Order: sequence, then structure tokens, then C-alpha cells
Amino acid sequence: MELPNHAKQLLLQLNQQRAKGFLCDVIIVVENALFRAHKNILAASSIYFKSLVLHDNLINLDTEMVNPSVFRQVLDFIYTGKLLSSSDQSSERNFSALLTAASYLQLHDLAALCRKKLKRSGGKALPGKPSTPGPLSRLRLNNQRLSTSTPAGPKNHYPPTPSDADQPQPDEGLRDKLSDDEMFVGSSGRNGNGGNGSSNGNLSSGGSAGEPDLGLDLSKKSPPSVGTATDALSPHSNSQESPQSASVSTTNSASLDDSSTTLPGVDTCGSETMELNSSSKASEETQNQPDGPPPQKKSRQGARKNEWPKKEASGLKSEDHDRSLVNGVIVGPKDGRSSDQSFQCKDEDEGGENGQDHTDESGQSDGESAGGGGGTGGGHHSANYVYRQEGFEPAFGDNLYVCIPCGKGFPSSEQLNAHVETHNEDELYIKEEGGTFVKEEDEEEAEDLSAPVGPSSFGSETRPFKCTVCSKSYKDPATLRQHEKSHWLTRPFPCNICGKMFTQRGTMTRHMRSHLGLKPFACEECGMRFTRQYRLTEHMRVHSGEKPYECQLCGGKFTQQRNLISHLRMHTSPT
DNA sequence: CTGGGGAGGGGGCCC
DNA sequence: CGGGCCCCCTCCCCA
Repeated sequence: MELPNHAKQLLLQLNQQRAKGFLCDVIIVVENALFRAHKNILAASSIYFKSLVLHDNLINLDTEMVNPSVFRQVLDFIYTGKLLSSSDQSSERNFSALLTAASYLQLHDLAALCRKKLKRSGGKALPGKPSTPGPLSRLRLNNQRLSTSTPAGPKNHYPPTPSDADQPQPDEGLRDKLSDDEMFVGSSGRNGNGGNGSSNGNLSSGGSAGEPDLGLDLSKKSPPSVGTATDALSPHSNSQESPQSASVSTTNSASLDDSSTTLPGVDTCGSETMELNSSSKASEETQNQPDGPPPQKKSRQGARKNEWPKKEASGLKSEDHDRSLVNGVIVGPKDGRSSDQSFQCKDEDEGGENGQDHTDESGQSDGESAGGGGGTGGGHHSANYVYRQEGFEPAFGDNLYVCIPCGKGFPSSEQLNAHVETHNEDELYIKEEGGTFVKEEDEEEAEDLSAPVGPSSFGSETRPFKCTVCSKSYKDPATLRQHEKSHWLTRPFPCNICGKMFTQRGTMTRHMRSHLGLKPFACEECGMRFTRQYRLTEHMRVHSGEKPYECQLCGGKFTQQRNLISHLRMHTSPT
């Protein structure tokens, strides 16, 4: 006995659930778009997905291989077995893109459909972009990039690379800094909730699985002891536990296009429907093909699990919190190379941990409405926004499109785009009414501001490059430029995960490491790992007993300078 | 319970 | 761009 429509009904239900975000347990990030889905469904449709969802609740897909529009079709296909191609896109280009994506995602049925369609229309690979990514060649290429840290399983999935680097990658900054192998945070697949702390704060809202990964394998400048330290910390070798785990990518390219603002559940104006006929055989065949696994970029937000709560408490303000956690993912602004696309607003920054932020009191609150569309020339606008899919917590009410800089929500991408244009370049600087740059009130006296650009305390001979804002001088123009960014209202380097903005790319990169739990520096003595070399150096004094910092007042010695400083404070403070 | 020290971690910033 | 340092926050331990 068999219910004729059982499978169909089931899929229908699942698709409806997906549209509502119900029971969705994985988020797929494609460029700026988020898609929620069910792990089981993805895993059942592709071994690639299967490998990805095993350990992750949040998956970044290579934006070279798939874009939001295409992925929406892909997802629709997975959940319906139907290929809905929009009328305006039913060109070969669309199918070619679909084919690329399908190959990348190892959706062999879909790839076969696309090939069939392309063949039928006499099409061949589109010029410029191969219809298939050439998995094997990419595999080779990528294998070269794999560090020893990358688990090499029997079906080693390789990370995608921006191999064809003709075009600047939106996320290239990040990739530069966090290379694929660095990004790999070994998924130790540990059972249980070991963790060394709280267990919440997983970025992906639906998740429960993200295990804290102590078995970090960080190739970046790992000290010689890394191997042992890693082993010690991670009882399971990565390659065994997650042969498929591949490079982590935080790459959220952020170039905006319209497609990225469409909801997965929203129907495309389908003009053509291709339905998957019983192609299970083909599926079996293709799924067993040993051709290289697709490029893989996935996030290991789970690895960060343990570190979130603390950071939330100490650093992120509630709005940051909302944006980064409630929404699950911040889909990032462009990586910051174009500063006009990144804005920093007061609320973003207030509560900065140490109160040193230059923008805290910038009076930016009214900047949002200022200008009314100054249009900063060039580029897309609205690179800063969060796209919320249905099913996310309605932290912004009905306004699904949220401007990251100022946190305002908008019901449509158009309105958001219009709003973002109101953040114009003028906001980059903290402006006084008169138009002259001012420093923060609490920084220094006004006389400094009005002080002629003369010799600073550093001496103008050796430091000829002077900041026009604060009169600090520097040896070289690059440093000056770097410094001047600290006066910008807008911090040009946003974290793609939490949206926090930074004045320096390096700082942002360092910050990203903390998200990803990347701790390349291991102590040979105890195996403890650190995100920075300097911390390790400090830490080593614990083992050596060296206490180079001595209190001149009481003779107390300290291993860390900061502790001496706080100690001195004890001496000086009346309390 | 409280204060002080030790230490981990993050961000800013200069070289 | 990485390294290094400073500053801050925080947690934990202990007296």
C-alpha cells in the first residue's frame, strides 16, 4: 500500500515550513542574502550539503559559484523538485549559472537538468565563465592551498578559491588576511558540551550543534608546538571527525544586487518550470562520482560559541547584539575598501569598551536624516544592511531590511537603499557646525584644536606628517592616513559577522579571529593558545616566573605590565 | 564579603 | 599588513 502523494505532500509541508522559517536549523549565507533551510533536506539533496551541515548551522557559500538569485532557485528546486526560472532570466545565462551552482553544490540532478536545458537550447558554456567550475582543476588548485591543517578525508572537500582573480573579490580583504587554511577551525566533532563556559551565543539562530572547537588547527604562524597542542586539545583528529570540514569562510561579499534582497520563499515570476523526473538513478551515479567535491566555504560559528557571551557582555551593546545574534548573521558591508559604504553611528559605538572611541560623541544621531540622499558617487549603496528572512525574530518588527550603521529598519530594500544614501561621505568626519573638524570634547583642550599646525611634541623634523585634526604627527604618510581614520565618523572596516566597525583592517581581522576561535599561538608548556603573539609572550612569563615589571613604590613585581599599572592605580587612588 | 593580584581577552593605535 | 604595545574589561583565586 502506498500513498500516492505522500512524498509530494511532505515536500510541500517542508517547503512551507522553510518559507516560515519553521524548524529551520541552518542558515546559508550567499553574498548578502540569508536563506534558512532544514539540514535534513539539504543533506538529503547533496553530499556536499551533507558534509557542511554536519557541523555547522551557518554556511557561507562561495559567491563565485552561486549568487543569491541562483541559490534561491536552487533552494526552491531542492524543496520542490521543480526548477522555476524567472522569465527574464530564462536565458542560457541563468541556466549556466544554475549549472555552475549545482555543480558546486553537488546537486547532480539539478546540474543534469541544467545541462539538458542548455543542450536543448543549443547553448554551451557561457563566455567568460565556464558552465562548470571545473571541479577537478579547482580541486588541484585548491589542494595546493590546503595547509596541513586541512583535514584530508577521503572525500576531501576543497575550499573555494578566488582563483580567477580578475575581479576584486568583495571579501578579498578578509581572504587575504584569513586565508582558507587559516580560516579552518577544525571541527573536532566532540560530543557533549564540553566547552569551557557558557554554551549560548551561537551565531546561527537555529543552531544547537555548534561545538566549541578546541581542536583548532591554525596554520597561521603556528609555533612548532601547534601540532602537539592541537592534539592535546582535540582528542579527535579533524580529518577523522570531519573529513569534509573545510575552510571556514567568513566571506560575506557584500556587493548588493537586487537578487540578494529577495526572499527565498518568494516566488519568482516563473515562466518555465522544469520538473525533476525520476532521476534517482542518475543521482546515484552522480553522487558517487569521485569528482572533486565542490569548493567549500563554510562558517564555523559554532566554534565561537563559547566566546560570544563574554563578548556580548563586555563589548557589544544591545543593538549590536540584536543585529548580530538575533538576526543570526550580519551580512556584511563591503569589506570596507570603499569607506563610503560603511558608516558608524553613535549607537553602534557607544559603550565601546574603553571609551577611547573617537566617535562616541560625534552627535551622529541626526546624521541619519541629514542630507537626504547625498549620493556618494559610485558603487552600490546600501551595502550595509541586514537582510532578514522570514522566521527570524522580529527584532525590527516588520522592517526586515536593517541599516547596519544606524540600526533603522525598513520594510523594503528600496527604502533601505534610499536611506543608506542619506549616509553620505560628509558623515565620515565629525563635523562642527562651522565645518571644521573637531575632536572629542573630552580629549583635549580647545587650544589644541586651534593650535597652529606647528611642531608637535614629537618634533616636526622627524615627524613631518601631521594630523590636521589633532596635530599628532607621524613619520610617514601611511601612518598618518591610518591615524586619520580614527577621526572618521565612519569606521571603514566592518566585521562581517557582528557588524562591529574598525578603523584598521588589521584590527578587524584580529577581531574576526576571535569570532572564529582562531588561536594560532600556542604555549609549548601548557598548550594554551592565544590569538596574538604578544599574549603568548606575556603568558610565557607565567611559566618562566619572570616578573619584569616592578612597582617603584612597593617593589612589587608583576608578570604583566597592565597588572603593574592597575597596581599603581591602587597606590595612587584615594580609595 | 572584599580587595588585590594573576591572567585571559578585546580594541586602539603606532611602527 | 603584521607586530607590538597600551589600555580596558573581566573573571578567578586567595588572603
